[in-house]
Formats: sequence, structure tokens, C-alpha cells
Amino acid sequence: MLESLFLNLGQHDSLSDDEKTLLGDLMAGERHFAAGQDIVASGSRPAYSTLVLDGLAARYKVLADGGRQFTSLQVPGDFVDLYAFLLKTMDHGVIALSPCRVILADHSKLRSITERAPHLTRLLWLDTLIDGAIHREWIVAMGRRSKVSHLAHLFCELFVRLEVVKRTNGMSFHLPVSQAELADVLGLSVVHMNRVISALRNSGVIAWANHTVTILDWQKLQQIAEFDPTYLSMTREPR
Amino acid sequence: MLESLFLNLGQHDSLSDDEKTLLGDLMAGERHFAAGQDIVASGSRPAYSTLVLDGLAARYKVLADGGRQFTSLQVPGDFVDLYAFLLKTMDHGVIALSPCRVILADHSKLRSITERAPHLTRLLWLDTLIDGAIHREWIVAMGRRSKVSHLAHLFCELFVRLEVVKRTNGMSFHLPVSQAELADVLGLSVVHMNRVISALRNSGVIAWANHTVTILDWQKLQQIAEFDPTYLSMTREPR
DNA sequence: GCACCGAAGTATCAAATGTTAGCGCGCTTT
DNA sequence: AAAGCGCGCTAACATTTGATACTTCGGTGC
Repeated sequence: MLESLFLNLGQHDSLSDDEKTLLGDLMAGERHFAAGQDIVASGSRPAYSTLVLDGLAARYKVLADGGRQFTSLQVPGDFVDLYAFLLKTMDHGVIALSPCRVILADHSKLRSITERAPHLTRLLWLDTLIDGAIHREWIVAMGRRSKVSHLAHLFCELFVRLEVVKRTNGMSFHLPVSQAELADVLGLSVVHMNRVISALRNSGVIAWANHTVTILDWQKLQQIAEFDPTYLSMTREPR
Repeated sequence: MLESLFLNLGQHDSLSDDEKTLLGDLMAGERHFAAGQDIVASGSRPAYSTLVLDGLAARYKVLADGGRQFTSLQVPGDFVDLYAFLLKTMDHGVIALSPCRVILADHSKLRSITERAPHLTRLLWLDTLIDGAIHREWIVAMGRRSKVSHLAHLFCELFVRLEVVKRTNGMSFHLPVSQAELADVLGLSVVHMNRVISALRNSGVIAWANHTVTILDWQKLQQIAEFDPTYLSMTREPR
């Protein structure tokens, strides 16, 4: 059940059986959300953090003019709001982009982990740090990459992250989002998003149909994206 | 000497004297950097993390075409690379934008804090979480705000952050960056950066000369920026 | 005092991106 | 089967943003 969490945390450093047991005690209370539902509401003060077991979720903010911007995409094995444990107040919302199965981690139990399990605490801390590293990469993509390169970079990142939790199928992965939602990831208008997708398709490196992205030329896709996975910390070493 | 660190961490929850002593033991080895110098090199694996005592620093990435994007600005009291303690490898650089005085925190000592001082560990963790919250706000600003609003938001954020560590002077603060450097913050060309600055100046809410920004109309600046400081977690509560 | 230089600011034109509107397709609902 | 609807896609035009080149200004060194 927590396999994707173990795969996610375990890619950075080894997880002992005791730590897996602690995580098993921590995570309790499965919930289901339909596509489009809020998993966590902006402005709330949750008493627990949420882990994605299945589905795709996203953090977002909405501006006064109605504009929406996603600030991250969350795949199985990701905590969508682990930081709420210390940040306390949600300054943004988390939405289910596809039907999501999630499981909860009580903040009181998280606190006791920080009191008693320093190594596991560091791994959870690390998880939030990688979140930050991904944010930085997104900032660079938004500021200085061409839009096509930005999209290519997003696909590289998603493919690699999904591969870690065994949610890829050969060179394909499921991406249950509309072009309008993707536009809210890249910060573009829907029309221009469509242009950018067309351009990437026409370059022959990806195919995208039926909510499934297939990477046709992994080498060239990485090249277009200038993708360097260092920021995902995918090496196993003592932390 | 560590006053700005205490002000920074202490704004979120109370710091005990013991914890201040621990921090005093942790931070050792002052360094100076001239404007333009790298404080931390991209690709390095530092054995310590760096706290800004004085000056302005920034994280950045450089792309193949030479384009540079800053991903954060660091003011006194900020760790520029606390995450390197667990991330291990720097996937980006940190540069001094003005002459910087910094002090170092050995990763081995940080580790022992995580083993022995859970509350202080949570506060340090929190510090990196706020980093992430700022990143998310920047992503929203880059994706969905107008450029003038983005700049206004940046000024709001800087003013508030500098106020916490007592580096404001009335409604003014020192901002030792060129327009070209600011363009690398917002992800704009220098020419357009100049247009955006002119627009904000002409709206009469700020003045900016001699590397000093003065907020002429705080109310209206916040309005233009749609600034909501929730993401900076500036409330003192048990963490 | 004068030459030099980096940064700010401006003008002009080109390219990227947004807005509005509309079409067609496949799916669901009735 | 027909109507309705979300979504992908396109066209035409407006606006924003970038590239290049040039001027101005203030400081700095000779």
C-alpha cells in the first residue's frame, strides 16, 4: 500500500524496516477525491498531511482576475502538503487533477517522529527540500527557457519522477490533464499552449493522445529541455 | 552577531536560550565575498551551509544560451544553502550581489542538532519550508501576474523580509542591484525591465534611486501586487 | 579638466504571446 | 437519434515582450 512512498523516500537513502514500520503507523485514513475536487483548501489549517497513493494532484493559487497558476504536480508517493506540518496555514490549495486515492499523516504523529527518529525526520525533510528544488527548476523554466523547452522539461521531469514509483509504461506515462490545465502549469494562454504542444509534437520527440504521453526520442527531448536530473537527488547516499 | 538569524527564526516560534547557544556553537567561520563573487559553486558538494550576516545574495542557474535566472534573493538572517545539508550536491550557484559577510554551519554539527534538538530541527526545517513557499509565490508571479504586479510583489516581499531583520529605514530599503540583475529575477529582457520599472515609478507608489527603494504608497503597492504575506509565516506559534 | 566606462533610459522594428471568435469531433444525456 | 457540451484546434488581430542600436548621465581614473 505504501509501496510508492517507500520507493520515493528509499531512492535517496536506505529505509530500515523499523522506519517502514514507523511510516506504516504514521499513515492512516484513506480518502478518495474525484477529479476537480479540492484535496486541501487554501486558508485551512490541516491537522494532517496528505500522501498521494494513486492519481495526479496539483498545488495552485488563484488570483483576483481569476487566473490560476499551478505551482507543482504531485504523483503517487508524493506528500502534497507535508510542509503544512510546520507552516500551519495553507496559503494555497491542492486539487485532484484525476481521481485520487490518498492517505493521511497526523501532524501529532509527525511531531513524534521528529522527537524520536532523527534519520527518518531527515528523509522527510529531504522530501520537502526536493519539492523546493523542483520549484527552483520551474522558476528557471518559466523565466529563461523557451516555451517548447519548458514543456519538454516538464515531460522529462514527470517521466523520471513517475519511473521512480513505477508508474511508467515503457516510454509512456499517463497524463490526465487538459491543455487548459497544462496552460495553468506553464503560465500560458490556452491558445498558445496549443501552439507549443503542436511545435513539440511536430519536432517528433513526443506523442500525446488519450491522456498518454509517449516519448519517441528521449535523447532529443532531454536536449531540447536541457534536462539535468541532479535537482531530483536520485542518488542513494547517507543523509 | 547572529542577531538577524535569531530575529528570522524567532519570528515563527520562541527560541530558547539553550537553542541560541546551540546556534552559536553551530555557526563558525566568518567569510567575506565581493559583489559578483560566487559564494557557493554549482555542482559542488559543500561540507557546510552558509548564513548571510550582511549583504544581498542570490541563487541562480545559467542556461546553455547564457541566460541567467535568479531563483531567490537572500537577505541577512537567511541561510543561502541550508538544504545542501541533505541535498548534498548543489544543482545551482549562489552569488553575492553586494559585498557579503557570511558565517558557516558545519553539516556534521547540523546533523547532531537533528539527533539531539528536535524543536530547533523543526525550526530549521521550517526555514527551508518558507524558502519553498517563496518559490511558489515566485512561480505564481512569473506565470500569472502582470510584470508590473510581479515587480510590486517583489518589493512588498523584500520590504517585509528586511523589516523582520531590521534592515529597513522607515519605508525605504537598500537594493544593491542593477536593472540587468533585476531582469534576471523577473525573467525579462533589460529593455523591458526598464519599461516595467518606469511604469511602477510613474504610478507613484515607489521611488528608486541610488540603490535605495522607497515605498511612497504602501497600501497601493500591496494592491497592485495583490500581496498577502501569509506565505512568509510571520506568526509566532508552537511549531 | 578630460577620456572612459558602466548603467539607465529611449527609439524602432521584429517576434512572441494573448484575446476573441468560431469550427469540428467525440462523448454524454435525454 | 438529437441536443448539448467539453475539449482540441485554428484564424485574425491586438498587445506584450525582445533585439538592436543609440543617447545620456554620473562616476572614476589619468
